[in-house]
Amino acid sequence: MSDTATTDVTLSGDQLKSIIERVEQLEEEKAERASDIKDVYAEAKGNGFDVGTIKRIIKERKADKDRLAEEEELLDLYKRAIGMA
Amino acid sequence: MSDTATTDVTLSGDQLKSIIERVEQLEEEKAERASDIKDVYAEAKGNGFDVGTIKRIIKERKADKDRLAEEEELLDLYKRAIGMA
Amino acid sequence: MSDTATTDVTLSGDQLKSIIERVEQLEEEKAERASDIKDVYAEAKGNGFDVGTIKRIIKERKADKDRLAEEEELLDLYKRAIGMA
Amino acid sequence: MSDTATTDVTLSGDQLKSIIERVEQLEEEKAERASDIKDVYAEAKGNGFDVGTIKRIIKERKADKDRLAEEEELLDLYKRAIGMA
DNA sequence: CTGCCATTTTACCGGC
DNA sequence: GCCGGTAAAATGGCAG
Repeated sequence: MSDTATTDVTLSGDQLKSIIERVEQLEEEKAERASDIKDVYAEAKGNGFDVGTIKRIIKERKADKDRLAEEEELLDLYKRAIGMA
Repeated sequence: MSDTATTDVTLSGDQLKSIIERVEQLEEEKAERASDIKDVYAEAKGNGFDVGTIKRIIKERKADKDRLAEEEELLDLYKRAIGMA
Repeated sequence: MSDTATTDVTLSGDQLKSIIERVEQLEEEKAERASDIKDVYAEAKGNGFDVGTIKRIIKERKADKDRLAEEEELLDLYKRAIGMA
Repeated sequence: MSDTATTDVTLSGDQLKSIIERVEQLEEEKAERASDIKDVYAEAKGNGFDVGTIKRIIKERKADKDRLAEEEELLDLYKRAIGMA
């Protein structure tokens, strides 16, 4: 029993380590992207653009994209419902 | 006057388009990472780990790392201040 | 000298106490208003209103009309520049 | 159909107007308090106080108060749990 | 005007 | 699956 328990713990430790490292790696990459975005905005500002306005545009474009995706999904649902898959 | 304005807008338009596309690309990559992180946590949970605890560990590790980085920075500052650059 | 110092400290202490109490009182009142606002929104939601939309309306109303018009104009300009008309 | 729709919209319009006006009124009062706080700090600064330090004190006092309230709440919970209501 | 801090908004996670 | 609260991120305002 103690063997099994020890083995389990060891395996779990490896798994846990893997989980933590993968998450940390991904968070780092995520943070890099956030930093890059900041840089782009800084450059935009340096070129005389109004960053607030650009952010509003991007937000609107995202909303449009989301809305379209949603409509596509609904369309697919309808198609499948009438055997148009 | 209208010529100048039009030209400005066109040039700005290219730049603006570039800015927007770069940001959108980066935000997409950022969102992918966030999604991947979610997946890792879901897998961890599926393997019987407590996600809340893992998050706490990662947060602490990050805090430690940040603190160390801060101390390093301060040390460098002091070194430079006394010509130990 | 110690008398003078002591007196000064005492006076400052009274002043300081007054400052702190006034700020704390004001912050409490401020927090009450924030809480009341939350309540109104909760009621609105309970009556089927979309809180996000109401917030957008209030934000627009709050914005200085001239400045809002200016921003709209700039937004349109940017949109036209990238063909998002 | 159009009658019903119109009536619904009218009623909702009244409700919506009420919601918006109440929120706007509360936000105005909230902003007044914020402004008053700024004034107190300005006065404090004019009297030679260090505003940053005062803010730290107030923040700590608030943290203490919150902690105590939390403990009180927990105590009440325990009391109720054993019929000491 | 830049960095910092408060507020607001948004995303996440557990409960029903 | 929605809804409530909670934690992270984005935004805005302010002092220095």
